[in-house]
Amino acid sequence: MNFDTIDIELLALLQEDCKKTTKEYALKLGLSVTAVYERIKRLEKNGVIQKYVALVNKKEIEKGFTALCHVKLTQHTKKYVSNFERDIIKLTEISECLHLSGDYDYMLKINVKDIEAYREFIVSKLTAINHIGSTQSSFVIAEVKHTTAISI
Amino acid sequence: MNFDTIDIELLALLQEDCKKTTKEYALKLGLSVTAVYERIKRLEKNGVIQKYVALVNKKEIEKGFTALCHVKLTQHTKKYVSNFERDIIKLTEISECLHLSGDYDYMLKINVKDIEAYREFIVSKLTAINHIGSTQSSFVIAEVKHTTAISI
DNA sequence: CTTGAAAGGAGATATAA
DNA sequence: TTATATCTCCTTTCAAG
Repeated sequence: MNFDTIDIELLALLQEDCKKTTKEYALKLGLSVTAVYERIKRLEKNGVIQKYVALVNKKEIEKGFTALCHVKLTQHTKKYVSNFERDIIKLTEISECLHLSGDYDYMLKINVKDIEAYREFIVSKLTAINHIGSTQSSFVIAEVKHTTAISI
Repeated sequence: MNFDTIDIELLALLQEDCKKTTKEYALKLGLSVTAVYERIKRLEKNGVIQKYVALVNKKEIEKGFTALCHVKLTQHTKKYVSNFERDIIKLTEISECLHLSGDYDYMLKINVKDIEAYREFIVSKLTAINHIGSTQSSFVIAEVKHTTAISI
């Protein structure tokens, strides 16, 4: 799909706040309501906009402690890899699992209440998964920048 | 703020799709429209819900290549740290910058078109920032799991 | 692309139970 | 606390320029 500068501006607005009225977007973009409406529908239809979600403040729901955990597998056969990935997806504490190039196989992002909860997670949930060779954790001291918006 | 099980269900629904009508949430939760409406407003007012955003498909906007980059600073004086963070925030390719415990000072997540664009970013933008001691990049081979929803 | 119109629906508040 | 009613505004579609 091709984007003109208005599409790009519109995507930036929607990534910042998707609950404004079409009228408000139209005003900011200098277009009519209908035009903006059609553009949004087009972006949705083409899969450029995947979904609309509420973002929740982690601290308010007692998930203010974030850790990154690098994981190496013992083997890299297809079976081991897919079993590991299947199990990881089920763990609700994990918001992100990236398969990486380089020294480590996977990087997990884990959201829990505090460091005790993290220890409990590692001991009773993560290391219960088969074929994990080693893990190495880092703790997030500060989120300097964290945005779901991707600028074109 | 305290949550009952309905709040928790509601937050899960809103984190999955925030564009449904209050009526639909009410139906799923077995409550009246007014009750759900009041709960949502309460969650917003208390800062539990931070914002509502559109999530964009990275591949569709030519930002399908994701890299993680560990950064060490040469020094850790307050001035160096805050200058570094100020500069990082300005770079639109960076969607995330975490200050970490452990071997590395920072982890950056970078979204660009492809590996050539990544090289260009590193050479001309990232290393242009002062007081960076070393960087080490890993490339994302697959996003096994990636969710903005945090389950309570 | 724009404007205007029209139907139906949802948001928001007030009121009753 | 819930449910109901009401009014206003928004969404969505259409037609015509």
